[in-house]
This record gives sequence, C-alpha cells and structure tokens, in this order.
Amino acid sequence: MAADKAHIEELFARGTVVEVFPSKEELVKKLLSGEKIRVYIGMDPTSTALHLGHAKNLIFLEELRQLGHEVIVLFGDFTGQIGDPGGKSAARKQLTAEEVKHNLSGWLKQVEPLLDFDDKKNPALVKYNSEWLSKLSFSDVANLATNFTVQQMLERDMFAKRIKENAPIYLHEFLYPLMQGYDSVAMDVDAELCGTDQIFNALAGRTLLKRIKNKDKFVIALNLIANPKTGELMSKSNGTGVFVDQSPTQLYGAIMALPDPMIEPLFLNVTRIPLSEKDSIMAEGPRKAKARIALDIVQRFHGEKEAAAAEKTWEETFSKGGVPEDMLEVSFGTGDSLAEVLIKAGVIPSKTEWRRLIDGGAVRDEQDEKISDANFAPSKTIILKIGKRRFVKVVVS
RNA sequence: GCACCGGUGGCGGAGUGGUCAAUCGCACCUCGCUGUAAACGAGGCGACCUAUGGUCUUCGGGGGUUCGAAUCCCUCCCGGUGCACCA
Repeated sequence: MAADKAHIEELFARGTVVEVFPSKEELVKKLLSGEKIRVYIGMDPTSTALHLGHAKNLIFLEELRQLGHEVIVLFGDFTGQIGDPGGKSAARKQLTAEEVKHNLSGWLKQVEPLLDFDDKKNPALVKYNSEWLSKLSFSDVANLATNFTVQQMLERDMFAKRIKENAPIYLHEFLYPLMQGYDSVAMDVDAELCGTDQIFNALAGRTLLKRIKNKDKFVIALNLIANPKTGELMSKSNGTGVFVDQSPTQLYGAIMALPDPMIEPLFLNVTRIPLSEKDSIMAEGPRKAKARIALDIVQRFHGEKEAAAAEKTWEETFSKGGVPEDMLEVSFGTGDSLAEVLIKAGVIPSKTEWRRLIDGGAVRDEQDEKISDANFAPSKTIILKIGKRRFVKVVVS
C-alpha cells in the first residue's frame, strides 16, 4: 500500500494527537513504511448518545482506514458493566446488561456515518469485548493481575487523588485497566487510539501485549476537546456537549450555540476542512467561521443535501425569527389543558414551570405575540415558541 | 469489633427545635442586549390548586419525643478517622 505522506502530515498537524507511546517519531515511521497495521479504539457505551468528542476520535480512525490500515471499533459491552473508575470520589456506576444493550443499539447508528463499514477492500470492523472477557476464568484474571503491582495501579492520577482525599477505592476498579488491557491481547492489535484520559488503561494493554505476545503496541493518545478559554471539557454534565443523535437542524443549531472559543478546536479536530483554509475562514469572523464548521460537521453525519437544508432552516428560524420546519407536534383536543399536553410531550417539566415561563414572557405564538394566560387554550392549530429554542406545533383536533 | 466525626436540593456548602420549601456560590431556565456566541443587567429555580393566599411532599432509611423536627432521642444503612484484631 502507498503511504500518503501529505495525508499523514496533515493529520498530525491538526494537533489531535497529543502523545504517542513509545514515540511520535516511531509511529510516523511505521505509518510511512507502508506496512498495514491493526488499530482499534474502545468505547464503553455509558450513555445513549455520542458527542463530538467521541466523533473526533472515530473520524481520526476513519482516516487511518483510508490510509489502508485495519481499523476496529471495539464496544466495551463487558467493561461498561464494570465501570471505568471516574474522577469522582465514588466509583462510577456500573451499568446493567440491559442498559449496555440499550445504549449500544444507539451508538452503532451514530458511529456508522463516521466510518466506512462497507468498503469492499478494507471495511472498518466492529467488535465487542464480552466476546473474550466473559470467557476468562478467575485464574485467568489472577494471572493477568500478576503483571501489575498495586503501586502501579495507584499511580493512576484518579486513584492518587482519591487516596489524598481519603475517598474509597474499590478493588474491582483495579480490574478495569486489566480488562481493557486484555482487549489489546485478544485482538492482537498494533495500535490503540484513546483519549488522554485513557492513557493509563491503554498502557496497561501495552504492558500486557509486551508480556504475553512480546509485541510493542502503539498508544496514540488524542486530545479531549475543551473550551480553551474556560478549560471546560466537552461533556454532557457541563452542558458543552454536542450530541450527534440529533436531526440535522438540531445538530447545526447546537454547534451554533457553542461559545466562540470552541470554533478552533472543532475546526482542527472534528472537521476535515484543509488546514490551508483555516486562516481565511477564521478571518471572516466568529459567526461565519462557526457556520462553516457547523455545515461541515452536519454534512459528515447527514450528507450535503441535509446539511444545506439545515443551514437554510436555521438561518430562517433564528436569523430571521421564523420557526423550524421539523418541530414537535402535539395534538390538542377540546377540554385539554395545554400545560398537561406539553408536560406529556416532555416540552416542559411541570405546570408550575409553565406558569413561570408564561409569567416571564417566554411563551409566544408564531407572530411573536406573547401568551400571558397560563390557561390559554388554542382554538386552532398554532405554533408555540417557548424561550429561544423550544418550538411546538399544537394541532387542534 | 470499639470510639469519634459526618450523610442537606444537579454539585459545592450554610442551617443545628418554630420566622425553613431550607442563606449563599456554581450549574441550569427565562427576559433584556446580541451573532441561538461571550460579557453584562434583571428575574426564576419541589409540586399542585378555585392562587398577592393555600395544600402536599422534601434535608441517608425507619421509629420516637414535641403543639411544632433538617435541627432532640432510639435504631438501621452508608462514608471518613483513630484504636484493636489479623491463623
């Protein structure tokens, strides 16, 4: 296979790769050698939705596939049930088999647009680690454990932190790196892609692979997308996560709603707009640059046509104060309570909240007329705007 | 196992018999200004109602004292710390 030097250089120039074990130079050398390597990324389906931080890693993996390498997306259906130790003082909640199964079905769909699983010559592969982890016996596990000392485990910063805070560390938490490490052995990979938060686990795999198969695995650590100004990571908990299981319009809007400092990280890590265009795009100002990025990202998930439509809808909805085309519809019969109908549809959480919104002037109709009566009952089908982002079509039957 | 300390709303953290649906900060929501950005200003942030008031449910679980408990007592569960135990 022909190693594409320019492609590889551009890939690294984006800054997505922050650290490589044993070294970046050796990895580049390997990639340029023309040798086909097997590389994987592991993901525990801990929630139902993937955000752009995950997507970025998969996009990177797809590039490796395009360069001719064998790529594997490994779903941690087994490890997800154990739970990777979190930074919090309490151990992360373990998922049940049902939860994992439920989350997995959603993830698969969201991963699909990012990687080519149907390529005739070199399709991306999907694997599940329950395939081998569920078969290990207690003695197998004990054997694996002989490769590590407790001191090594305690080096992991979150463990160190918990010791400092006198927070508990459960024994099973030590097993997590062991299991993730065993994934590398079971798949006999040449490289692993992971977020920097996963370096410890990935290195455990590197150790195991070396001990068991005398093989040097590359650990390619990718950055975590953060707001450069505040340092906040992109995640659901702090509201900065952009989840990809949304309609084109919603996804486009979610990106537009991000703080400006996120533009550059997204440009570099998530889009594949050539780096040479970066300066001219950024020079157009944050508003336009963000729109350019939003379009690119929506395209990747939904295709050009949908993305263009999303952009147009968005412009008309928000720049011109209209309403989006795809919005939630609820049916409203005579005698119904509007608040109850909206609660049932999940638009608002309670009647009390509804009153607060009405009192605060947050509820308007399509003509931007404020609705100030909490007991308002539409006599004909209308479109309600609640705040800036909630739109509901109330269909009167 | 013994002793002590602690468990409060999404998080942090006040409160230590009535004035507590619970100060404050963060997060979040709404309004204003805007570019669905940031910053800033204002309001809100348990639920329900026949609604400038009323009712119900909340401070780890259960029980009790009291006219009245997040606050006191008992008990259980959980966490921390110290001591003891450790074939």
